[in-house]
Amino acid sequence: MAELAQVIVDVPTMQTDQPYTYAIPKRLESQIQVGMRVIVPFGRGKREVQGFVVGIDQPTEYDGTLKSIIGLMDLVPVVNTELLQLSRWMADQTYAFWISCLYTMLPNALKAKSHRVVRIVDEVDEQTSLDLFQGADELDFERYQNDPQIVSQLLKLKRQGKVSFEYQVEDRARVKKEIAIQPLMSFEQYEDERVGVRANAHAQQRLLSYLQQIDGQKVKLKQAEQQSGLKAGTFNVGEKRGWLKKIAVETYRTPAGMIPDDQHLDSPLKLNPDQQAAVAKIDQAIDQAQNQTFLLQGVTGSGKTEVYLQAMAEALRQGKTALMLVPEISLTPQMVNRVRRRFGQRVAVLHSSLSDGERYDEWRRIERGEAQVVVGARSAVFAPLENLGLIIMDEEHETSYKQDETPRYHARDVAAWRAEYHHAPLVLGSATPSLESRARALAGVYQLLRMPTRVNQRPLPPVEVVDMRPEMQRNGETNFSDRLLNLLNERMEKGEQSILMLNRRGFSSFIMCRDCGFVLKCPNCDISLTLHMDSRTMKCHYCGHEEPIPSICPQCQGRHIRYYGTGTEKVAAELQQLMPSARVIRMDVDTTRRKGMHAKLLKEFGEHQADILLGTQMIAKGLDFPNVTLVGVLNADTGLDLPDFRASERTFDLLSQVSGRAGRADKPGNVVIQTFNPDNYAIRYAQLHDYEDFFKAEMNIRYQAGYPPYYYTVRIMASNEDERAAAKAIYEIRNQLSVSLSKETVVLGPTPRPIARMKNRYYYQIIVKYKHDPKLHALLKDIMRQTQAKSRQDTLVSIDPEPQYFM
DNA sequence: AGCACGCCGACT
DNA sequence: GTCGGCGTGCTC
Repeated sequence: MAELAQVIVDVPTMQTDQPYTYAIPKRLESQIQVGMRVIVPFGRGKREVQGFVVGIDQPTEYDGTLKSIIGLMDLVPVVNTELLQLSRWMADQTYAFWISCLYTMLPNALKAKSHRVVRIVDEVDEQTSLDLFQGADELDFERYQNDPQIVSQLLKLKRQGKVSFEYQVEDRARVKKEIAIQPLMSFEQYEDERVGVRANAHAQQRLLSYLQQIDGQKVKLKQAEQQSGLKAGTFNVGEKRGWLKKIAVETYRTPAGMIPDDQHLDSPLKLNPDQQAAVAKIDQAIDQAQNQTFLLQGVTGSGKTEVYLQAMAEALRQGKTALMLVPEISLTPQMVNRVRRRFGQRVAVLHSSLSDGERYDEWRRIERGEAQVVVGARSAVFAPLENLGLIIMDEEHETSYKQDETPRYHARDVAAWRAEYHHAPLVLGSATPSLESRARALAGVYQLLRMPTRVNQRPLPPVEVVDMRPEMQRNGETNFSDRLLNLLNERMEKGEQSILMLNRRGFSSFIMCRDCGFVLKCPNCDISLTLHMDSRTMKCHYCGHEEPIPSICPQCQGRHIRYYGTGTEKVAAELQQLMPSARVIRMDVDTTRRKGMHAKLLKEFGEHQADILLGTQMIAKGLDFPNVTLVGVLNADTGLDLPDFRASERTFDLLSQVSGRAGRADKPGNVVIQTFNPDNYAIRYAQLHDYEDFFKAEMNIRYQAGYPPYYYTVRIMASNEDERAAAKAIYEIRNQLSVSLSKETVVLGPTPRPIARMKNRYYYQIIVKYKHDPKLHALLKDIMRQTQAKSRQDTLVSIDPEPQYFM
């Protein structure tokens, strides 16, 4: 019988990041299972914490006295074998604590909320009793913990042994209950009951009929009222007469959005030959349970979603489940409803906008096997689906798949891990794949599936690149070229709509000459310098190079060198001035902060309540408005010159995505890209819709400079309120690295981060580039362990494998 | 994280 | 002399 349990406790520190062994009390012996949450005593005081059982009766080295598990939080494990293994792997890969990984995989509702309660255990004098405890014998410590006076008083009482601090771990996972009716009699008994009811008591007669009809099944009260057309009062009478009883049943908080019933589902669309070929390949892998990764490279409008849907249908036909990941930004009602209309009740959706309760309910539906299709953003990759037959990752190049706080996992890697575990295919879909993925396809690691034509046979819209330098000289400071204005007015007259995108990436962090488009670059790194207002210098944070801010353009000697960046508000004002009659909807983080605003604004635009949709990147992806025939990018440059080796890739991707937004339906479209760098290759290739040549050019640059996919990268960061302490810590780490790394490995830095001080902490970083360095992983884990010991001295160290941004 | 232990300054 | 400050180490 089970006697010992290995538990990971909810204390996220390096020193406690290991299983602790507890005795299993007799009463829990038969219930306890690996993957359950438990409450355990931890530490010298009366502290109680939540933990996860990660093993039972495993041998331990520990030979001290064991404490006992206090109680179980779950009746069934919340983490199955697969996810438990996954969490361990993830902790190892991302240098995060095991406990943090476990929690990221689960809905927030399963996080424990611990309460500290102060209880009187001995007589205290009346004064204190009244002042502090208001006559009660316990108080909630949490309420007073910010009041140092009260805290010190309580501490004093504690030393005197008059009060004790106790813990209560509280489960936040609340199951929503609803009232249902339960018939208590048989058909015949109800028939007999009719005798005792007056003939003109129509409602009661009808209730009897209804009870007979539902044939002993319990029905939610609300539903019963609806179906029978009877009032709540009638059911109360029925309860009194002993015909039925009211019971509480578990229910789900149904998230907003209609779920079609299974009779009214969409049928699959007819596929073109490219789609057919793709579906056939994926289906085959599903059927044969092959862990093959496909890269589905299809231009915008080539019908990738339909391929996903039909492949998922195949997984379901095989009795398996399917997981579809999309970036948060394209998890729109349009998209969600399309999946719901295909698979109906079998779909669970995991948004970030769900409340904790809603999310928990969707999670439970998946966990219980009631949903076999899951659609969701990054964290949905942990959906507790069993028997996975297929994983899809749409827009696989999106950087939002990488979590930028600990655990810094990339959903693509997690998806790959799970696909391997389940012997299932993984489909990575994109119009503009990440270089990493495309390179793997080239190497044959991934199987490439191409869909080069659009479903509606329309060619991609013509893209005009407008050079803003002469525009500025002609019209002064403006965000609108003459060409773009003309086209905007033309659409207005025709009653067609336009989308304008303002690229806000890297707002104001670099400077550019407005006469010639020159951007100051680092002489050593071929990456643009970042403006540091605090030191009034231009810095390269790859190599640390530093120089003064120029006032005259080094290239054309012009004097119009300035910070670059504009806000949507300013642009909207200018637009209103230039086109007074245009109705403009502005969409950015400010106007969409409130819940539901995002959808509301898009709906308004879809209903043609506005002529122009002006927004930031958030409007670039996944939207499909048939009446939009003009797309304008106001400033394609921003972002291009960020001190980031992925800057070109992102710009190319953004411009390609935006270009796909115009003229999707029966009307041809136009795309206008305004730029100060009309000759830049990312802009050029985006204009030509030429991914292949962009890929070649970019790969060449990455090869020359030694960046991914030719090298792997890790970023190590140290921060401290004291700048010198942060610098000292990072130099120590650098020294440690340089001793034992392989010769091919390159260490960049240490340098201060471009934003050297954030929240009053100074940040320093190192970038390690390597191809193959067997010792690195262990070394980094070691660094984590050592630096964590120093965290008392306020130096925080973080390690980010394959960072998406170097900023 | 949070708690106990333990070693130093300023109070009854 | 002790009360109480926070630096250190440990938690099955």
